Amino acid sequence: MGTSHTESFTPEHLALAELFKALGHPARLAIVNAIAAQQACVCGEFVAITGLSQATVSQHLKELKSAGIIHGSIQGPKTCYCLSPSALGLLKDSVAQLQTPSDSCC
Amino acid sequence: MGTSHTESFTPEHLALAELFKALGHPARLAIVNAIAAQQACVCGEFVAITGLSQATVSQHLKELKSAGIIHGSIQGPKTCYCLSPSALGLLKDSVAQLQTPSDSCC
DNA sequence: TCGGCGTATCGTAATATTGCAATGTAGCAA
DNA sequence: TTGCTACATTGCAATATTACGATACGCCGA
Repeated sequence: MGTSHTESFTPEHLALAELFKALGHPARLAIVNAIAAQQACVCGEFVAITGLSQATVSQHLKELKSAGIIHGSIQGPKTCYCLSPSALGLLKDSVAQLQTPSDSCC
Repeated sequence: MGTSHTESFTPEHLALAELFKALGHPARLAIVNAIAAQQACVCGEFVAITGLSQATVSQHLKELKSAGIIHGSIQGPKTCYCLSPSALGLLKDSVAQLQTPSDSCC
């Protein structure tokens, strides 16, 4: 992708963009929604929900984890994933900030 | 990217993922924040803010527009961009839905 | 200890994204 | 008309993402 240009932006924008990018894929959105709705918790269930292969789901889980949106705890042979309230709080705040305070110039 | 697999997901997840993906880049986040803060409105100002070339900024604006997050109105020689409240509302609702209703299984 | 189950990781192929220079298009002033 | 300003599009090249099969790893039960 050309040159990554990451040095031109504020750390806040970079961190926040990571969060948004992690949610910017329907499979990951489905995973996160399933966790939020308490419909699923472990990798095998996400495979059934998304219809993707286990390897792909595991990769998506890894991305969500590295973005800080979820964190997994190994419970015996399974790994249980749950949401990170702090990341969701950040997202919520930033979206709230975007709400147009008044009507803009156009 | 492998095969796109878009048929496996719900339309809501697909549409929402488009919104999140559009915000999942620091340059686009900076643009949207600048509009929200009423610091900038036209392409030339975004070029100054992001430090990217005019062509690249125009491309990012196009993506934000096609995602429905902003819409531009041509005003003489300039094009003024502003946020779409409906898209922001969608984002806000979906983020609110993700907030953990209670503590989960792990 | 040996399988088997559930996940994670590796390697690889197909495709998407990012960025910029060059060029095109549209409005306005002289 | 001519030239200028502001923006959009096109055409690459470099890089990132997505997906999957194959395989490795870790934890149990027999």
